[in-house]
Amino acid sequence: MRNTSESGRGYVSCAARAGDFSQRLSPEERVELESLKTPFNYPPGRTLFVEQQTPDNVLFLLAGQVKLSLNSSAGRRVILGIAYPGETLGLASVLSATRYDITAETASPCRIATMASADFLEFLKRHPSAYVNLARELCLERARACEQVRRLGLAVTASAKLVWFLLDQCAVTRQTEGSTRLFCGLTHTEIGECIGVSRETVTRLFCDFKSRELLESRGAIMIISDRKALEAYAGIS
Amino acid sequence: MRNTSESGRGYVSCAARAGDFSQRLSPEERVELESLKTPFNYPPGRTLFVEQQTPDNVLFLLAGQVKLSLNSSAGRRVILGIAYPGETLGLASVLSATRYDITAETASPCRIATMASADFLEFLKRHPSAYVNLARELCLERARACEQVRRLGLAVTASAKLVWFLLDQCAVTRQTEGSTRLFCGLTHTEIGECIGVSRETVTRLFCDFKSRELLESRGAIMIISDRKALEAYAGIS
DNA sequence: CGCCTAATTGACACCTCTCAAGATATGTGG
DNA sequence: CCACATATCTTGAGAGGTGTCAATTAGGCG
Repeated sequence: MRNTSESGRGYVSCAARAGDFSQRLSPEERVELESLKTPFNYPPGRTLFVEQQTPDNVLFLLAGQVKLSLNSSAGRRVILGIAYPGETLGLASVLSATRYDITAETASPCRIATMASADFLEFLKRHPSAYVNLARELCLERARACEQVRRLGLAVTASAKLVWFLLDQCAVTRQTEGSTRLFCGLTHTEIGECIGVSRETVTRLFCDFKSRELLESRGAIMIISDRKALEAYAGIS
Repeated sequence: MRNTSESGRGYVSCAARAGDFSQRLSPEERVELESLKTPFNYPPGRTLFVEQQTPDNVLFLLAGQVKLSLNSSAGRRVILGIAYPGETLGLASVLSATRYDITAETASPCRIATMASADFLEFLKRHPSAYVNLARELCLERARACEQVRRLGLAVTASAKLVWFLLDQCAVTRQTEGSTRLFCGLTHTEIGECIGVSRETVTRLFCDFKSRELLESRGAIMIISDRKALEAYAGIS
């Protein structure tokens, strides 16, 4: 029932999660774009930027995964999603010249290229063809936020939220004929923050699913033998 | 603590909620853009498009207000927000050639101009300067979704969500020195759908706020005499 | 081996939903 | 002006889900 990735690529395709910003650029433009970038390596758990901070750079995620989250001053947190290689971080804030409205933190060892906001905007002005990539990235950010609203707002119970989350993860990883296997490198705490539920509830639900043989887990790898059954149990139609 | 509109306009400003798509276009381009539009009038409560539908047109909201929502097949609904004149509806879906991931419905008598997706994309290709407007609209859509995630995910209790919602509404309407007055044309049902809470809970909270003299209401007009007190009562720091 | 983080499990309180009934508005037609 | 219909708001009672607190276990790493 939810919005799934379309097979037909459009003018600006959001389907490619790992969209490179240098797509559809001429070789000369790519060289120029690269010359403005400065690559860095980051360890896991490194904060790249936080909410309310003024954006100075555009970040290009070359390798690794970045956790995108919203934080309240009360210490509560919601994970918006995970950014993958090819994505651009903080684009919307740089573009609209507003402060960051999200927090970004490396979830694994990352390689990230930074580009000064001014340089980026200048490049954009000189090469409007890059706007296509920009629009794609913005569409991706928008879709991610919408999807999160869906998870948080449309799912009634905690089990529905968790199942929804797991099935979304399936889309990222691969699935075979009979059973679906997915890799989830997040802790229960992080999963809880993804779906707006406490850590303990996540644990309880996983145990519940396992005891009902709806889910198997071997470390970070989970196997869903019967998606339909899992959906039905969570009350997702 | 939350992201507020910045005073300094950026390259692509999201601050102007009523951003017209013909901004920064040459007079000739505006004429061409207008020639592709067909304006219509709609009564309140009219569905413009629904999730999973394939987008054929870009919609320009000229007058009135449009309710943007996410719906589950179980009948549950979350209101993402309200679109105001100047906004473009369904832009991201047209651009990425994916099905609509939201539902749009007129909340008041509306005047809306439609433009065939193909015409829009063609115009965009011929006039890349329009991409600036496009990026602004996408930023707005993204920010709206993020804000909703914040409301649904970061606010713990129902009262926090409601107060948060009310204070957001204040940003849209005006506020005087001492007391804040806001106009809310939504029913309790709709407010509940905005913040992910049942209709009855909204009623109860309003009664509670009134009895504690944190809120006054005269029909659709509400007056908040002491914002700080209201925030404190809801547990927002 | 000891430390630390993460996961597990239980008990209990409480918030919110659901269901149900009634009150209050607003609009329509006679 | 009244009777009626519809929509919205109000209020109560009960049940269930989930958060919080707390104690215990498991697993990773120096």
